[in-house]
Parts: sequence; C-alpha cells; structure tokens
Amino acid sequence: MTQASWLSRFPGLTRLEPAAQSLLSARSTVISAPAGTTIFGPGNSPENMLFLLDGTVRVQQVSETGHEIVLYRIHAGESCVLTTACLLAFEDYSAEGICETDIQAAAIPRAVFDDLVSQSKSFRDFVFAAFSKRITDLFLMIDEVAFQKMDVRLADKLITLSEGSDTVATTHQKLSVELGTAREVISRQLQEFQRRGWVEQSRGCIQLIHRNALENLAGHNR
Amino acid sequence: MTQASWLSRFPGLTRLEPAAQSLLSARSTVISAPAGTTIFGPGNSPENMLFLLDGTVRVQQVSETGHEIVLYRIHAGESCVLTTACLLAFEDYSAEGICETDIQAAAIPRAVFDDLVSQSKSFRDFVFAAFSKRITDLFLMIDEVAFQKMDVRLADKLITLSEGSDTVATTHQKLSVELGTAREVISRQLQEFQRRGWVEQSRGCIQLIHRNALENLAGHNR
DNA sequence: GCAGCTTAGTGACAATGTCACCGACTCAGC
DNA sequence: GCTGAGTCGGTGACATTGTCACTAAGCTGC
Repeated sequence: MTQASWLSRFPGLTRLEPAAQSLLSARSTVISAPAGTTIFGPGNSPENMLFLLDGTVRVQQVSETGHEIVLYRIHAGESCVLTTACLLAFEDYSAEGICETDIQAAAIPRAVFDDLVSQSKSFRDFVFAAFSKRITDLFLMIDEVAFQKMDVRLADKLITLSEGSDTVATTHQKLSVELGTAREVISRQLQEFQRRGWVEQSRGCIQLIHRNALENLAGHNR
Repeated sequence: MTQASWLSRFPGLTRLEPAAQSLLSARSTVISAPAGTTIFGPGNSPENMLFLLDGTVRVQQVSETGHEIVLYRIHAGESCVLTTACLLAFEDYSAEGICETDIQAAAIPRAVFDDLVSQSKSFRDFVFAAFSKRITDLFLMIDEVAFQKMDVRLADKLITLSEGSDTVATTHQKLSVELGTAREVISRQLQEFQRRGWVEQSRGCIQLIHRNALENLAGHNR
C-alpha cells in the first residue's frame, strides 16, 4: 500500500482539505503488528497516534481486584487517536490495547497531530466526533453494566461477536471478560439458552440456533 | 464580575497566549442560573460551551429501565466544554446536567471555541486534557460499578460528599442514584455502618462518627 | 498412553437487586 | 390545632448475580 492511499479508507477524512491530506500522507508511517501484540498498556505508552487501517484492537482494563473487562474495540477505519491522547496525558491509566488480528495502522507523530488540529477544521471535526462518540459510548456502557440483566447483555454480546455468522468461536472465560462478570455466570446463562434451544455448545465454540430469539432478548427488535 | 477577570479562575488557562485570552474574554458572556436548573438534557442542547465559574453541576443519566446514576460532577474552575461538545455532536444522548447550587459560568459560542482550538496550543492542551481526564475517569467508574463491593463504594461516596465536614445532608434515595443502586441497598448498608458505630442517621442527614473507619474501608489509606 | 493444561459443570453460599408493603415524619392548606 | 398528600426510611421474601471450592472432560506435547 502506498502511503498516499490509506486516507481513502477513512470516511471521516475524505472531506479533509487538500493541504491537510498532503500533510497527513507525507508525515505518516504505515506500520504492522501481528495478532496478540499489546499496542499500548501500563508502562507502554506509544510515541505515535494511530489510524487503524486493517484489523481490530481490543481495549480492556484490569482492575485492582484482578477482574478484567473489555471497554471497546477499535475497528479498521477508526482512529485510536483519542485513546493514545488519553494515555499520553494521564500516565496512571490502567487500560491496555491488544491486537485481536494482524493489524495495519498509519502512525502520525504528536506534533503532526497538533498541526492538523490547528490547521484543518475537518480534522478537528473528525477528532472531536471521535471523542464524543467514545464518551457517549462509555455512558451507554456504564448504564448497561449498572442496570442491564446478564441474560440480555450476553445475548447482545453473542449477536455482536457473531458478526452475522451463526457461530461464535470463544470460551466462557473470554465472554466473562467481555461482560465483566464471572465465568460461572456465563456458563449458567449459556446452559439456559441451550435448554431453550437457542444455542448449541461445543468446546470453544457456540452455535447460534435461534438468532431471532437472542436478538429479541437483547432488544434488537426495538 | 468583569468579563476580563474570570480567566484567572482557571488554572489550566493561565498560560494561555495573550491573543487567546483577549479573544476568550471579548467573546464570552457570563451567565447565571439558580440551583435546580437543567443546563442540558434530552431535548435541550445548549447553544454555547460553558466554563463553570461558581457552583457545581451534576451530570446524570436516566436509563431506559428507569434507573438513574450520577456520572460525574463539574466543579467551579472546570469546563463543561466536552460534555457540550458531545451533546452537540450526538443528539441521541441520555445524560442531563443539573445545577446543584446557584452557578455562574462563562459562555462562548461554538465558532469562538473552534477559533481558539485552531489558534492556541495552550487552549488545545486544555481541551484535550479535559477530554482525557473525563475518559480515564469514566474508565475508573466502569471498573467501580462492575467490580467494587457496595459497602466500599458507599463509604467512598460518603467521604467524598462530606467534603471534610462530619455530616452529609442527603437521603437514602439520593445516595442510591449516586451509586446506581436501589434505595433498600443503601438503607441496609447504612444500618450496618450504624451498627458498627461508624455513622448516626437522622431523617435526611448522616453523621460521620468514625471517618477513619469509612476511609479505611474505601481504601483511602492506600 | 500419560502429564499437564484448558475448558466447562456443579453445589453451597454471600452479596445485591426487586417487589410489596408498612409506618413515621413533614408540610401546606384549612 | 387537624388533615391529607408526599417524602423518607424499614422490613421480609424472593430472584439474580458473584464467589469459592471442587470435579470432570477434552486437548496437546511428550
């Protein structure tokens, strides 16, 4: 991939002024990392800000109590700028970013980011929109963690993770981290779903038999 | 108060370039609102972005299920810019901002905000620091809601709300909204604290007898 | 095959959330 | 004063979720 081409993958950047596009292209470096890489984490602040071109990055947090929870994912076409900015500003963060797949990303130095924010109204809008989306998403997540029933949250997560497929390749343990709960709770809920004939389970894999029932429980019909 | 003077109340803005300070002073309007006013909320987006000069604003959320939870507070000397920005960008928010006291705030139009971000590196740093702080605080809140025991959270909240005083004037109902739980849970926990001799209760008021014990439970000793 | 690891199942119990209901206090209006 | 409505807090029964200790089954490398 040429460095000039990656911009087109970001819907939010297509309306960028030509000057800003040039700057972004000229000063960015395309980097790769294999699945499993920790992009950022405690004691591992990145130098650059990233625009994710390919793959997904999972952002999760480890509590003082040893519990883990997945906060959100960054998908191809989204920027990681805000997380990076947060981590640079506040060193006492506890979140980490882990590549779920092999990834490619465009990296820009902090100084270039600053220039772009200064020069380009479109870029500012892109950045603030990303921040806003992240904050409103976190609001929704707090609401979900605090008030939603586990069966609803699990059904929703299964639908999301399936990405349209009828199988989800994951373990009860991983699902419990997704939802910030205990493995036993996931096992019990999946047993109940299986008893109702909504899913079939095998080691490390869940078959969605009645997707509609799960969507209905998750409130996707509203 | 003259319009030129309010800047000095913001530690984060003191290093602002003179040109930016002039712009901010010239284009801002100082406004007031009485306690109880809803500054922003569903169907009530503000036109301007606010810098809070006096008082506190409580930001809370009402869930689809009817549950409420307090997300954070904005204190005098902090900006509300990011919340406002979020609300302008995403109309489908569910959070609302309520004045807990009479407030004074400096309001700036969105266009001026945009100019300042463009022109002033210091202002950019101020805004991004505020965004970063908010996001990392939300991370911590998710962790707390998902994994902390109720007694620890309640002890911590009592200490915070007391602001150094030995009484907290609030109801069980309000405390349950602070923590996103049910009133009955608060009542039970406070009874347990009372049984241990840590607090005394009267209608609408809680006396902190053994602040140290509460701080210890809340982990303030670490 | 076997050892060691991962994955999943189970039962007992604790903590928290939900529901229905009660009684006490407060305050405005008479 | 009295009264009625609203607020505040207490209580018990029960459901859901979290915790812990333990077991068994499947997988992998030797």
